[in-house]
Amino acid sequence: MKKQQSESEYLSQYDIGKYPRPSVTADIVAFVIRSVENENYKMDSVSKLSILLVKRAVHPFRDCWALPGGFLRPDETVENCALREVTEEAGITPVSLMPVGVFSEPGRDPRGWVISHAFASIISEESVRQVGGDDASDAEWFDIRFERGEDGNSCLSLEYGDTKLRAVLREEETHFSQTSFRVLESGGLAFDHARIIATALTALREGARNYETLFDFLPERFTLTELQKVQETIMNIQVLPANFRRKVSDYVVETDEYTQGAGHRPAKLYRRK
Amino acid sequence: MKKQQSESEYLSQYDIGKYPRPSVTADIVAFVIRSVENENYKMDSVSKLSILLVKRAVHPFRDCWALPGGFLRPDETVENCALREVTEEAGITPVSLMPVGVFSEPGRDPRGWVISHAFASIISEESVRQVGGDDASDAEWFDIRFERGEDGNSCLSLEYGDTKLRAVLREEETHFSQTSFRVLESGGLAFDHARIIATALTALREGARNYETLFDFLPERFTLTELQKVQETIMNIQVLPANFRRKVSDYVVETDEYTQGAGHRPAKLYRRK
DNA sequence: CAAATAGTGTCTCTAAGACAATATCAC
DNA sequence: GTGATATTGTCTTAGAGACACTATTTG
Repeated sequence: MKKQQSESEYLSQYDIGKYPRPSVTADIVAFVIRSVENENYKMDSVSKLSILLVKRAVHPFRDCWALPGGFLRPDETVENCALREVTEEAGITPVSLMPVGVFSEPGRDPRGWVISHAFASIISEESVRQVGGDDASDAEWFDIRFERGEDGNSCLSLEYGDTKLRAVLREEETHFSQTSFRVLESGGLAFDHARIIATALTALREGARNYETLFDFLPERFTLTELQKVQETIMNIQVLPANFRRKVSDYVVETDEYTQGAGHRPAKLYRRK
Repeated sequence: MKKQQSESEYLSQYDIGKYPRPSVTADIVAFVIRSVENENYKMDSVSKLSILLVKRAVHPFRDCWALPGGFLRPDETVENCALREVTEEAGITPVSLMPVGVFSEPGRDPRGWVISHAFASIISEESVRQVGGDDASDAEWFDIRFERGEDGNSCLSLEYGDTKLRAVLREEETHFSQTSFRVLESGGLAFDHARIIATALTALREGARNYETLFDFLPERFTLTELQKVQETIMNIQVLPANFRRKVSDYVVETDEYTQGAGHRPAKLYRRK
């Protein structure tokens, strides 16, 4: 009869390499809302939702655009890995991450067995402005649009200057209201990143309904109209200011500061509750 | 100057092993609702929420109870791996899986670098009954309770016969209404499985609010009272039947069948819409 | 004052919660 | 009939959406 091993004996002989292991990555969909200045000094600016994409310099998918991301290291969590990667690529450390999903389909990466952990991060416009022109990098902010077409497919449009990417996806209902997408045309995006972006934007929109994903787009103090415009930009809807103010009042605290010099009545500044 | 490689050349020389790789597992919190028969033939039975735990036969955490799970294989997704493992352990293939989270803290597994993908699965009582006494296995269904105490900590109680496990956790708020828990006492549960169970139950309860996670506990045809009792059991609340029926009516379709021989008025059977 | 945004008041309609009342079976 | 659950109706209240109206700034 075999002698019983102690735990330390067992662990010292344990070979964790006896099972095959995948490479593990974290990929980040970093969102920002940028305002486009208006010609009329009185009128408010228009806002656009953008995400960060990186042009791949190496195979596979060389010269395609991809999400920032990288391989997990042994001393970090997947969340830490995502933060590290977005800091390296964008020069900005986001305050928070939202898990989007795990993408582990065999064959999703031509290099081999790679499973990706996708996160959405929200970055305020002011922090992007501070970093400004990191021209050495080939990371760029793409305006993003995502709409369901009349044929039941959804179209994901990404635009930066003259570069236009256009992916087509099919929404597939899964259990538990997790919306999942299948890529029909990836439109110049690397790997399954069109699918990841669509999933991340869906999660962002879901979180915008209850105001959760709005505040990180703005500085600490903001006006209610700014907050409303964030929600409208993300969800691609219009709401009446009076109703928005009433509903959001539970989530904000007013300060005693006001905006200045806007050409119209000053607005009270609020903080998140 | 170095010659440009073609993609196939690049991939053939690519060594995916140059970065360290973790072991990857899927762990499953399999929920079932079991009814305890009543002495009075007229009165409805009481229901209890249970999860499947496996007694570990090997180090580490030998003789502790753990979630069913296992290592990811190269030809499957993490969802497939979870389905395969729960089928092996419980003899039941659940109809659906709900992603709960990724647990990748360094040091969470004494054997080495292991990151776990946790899923919740919902199993109907009838399919458990069909499998019945798989006595050879050391997998058992534990009644589960999870309540916030007066000191702000939450107590997770698991009970099977005379075996009682009792873990204490602290709820830590994170961004985006993702509730996260820290384990204060793991109460005989292996690894960080107390944390995973608490997270899974929180997700199950959240899904029970909008009826998403209710139907899989029941057979295809069910009464509205049965459905109501599922919600009450999961969320640990009481609701008025009239209001429950009104709200849930959007999610169900009535059939032309009725219950029989219950000692009181028969109930119409419904299907999920 | 004109233009533009900031902010308030209120009307209507819907949905949720509470609760009363009726229906129907097995015994 | 009795005891249990099934099912319907309605009262009240809270909240969402629509919209009219007032307030305040810069040029």
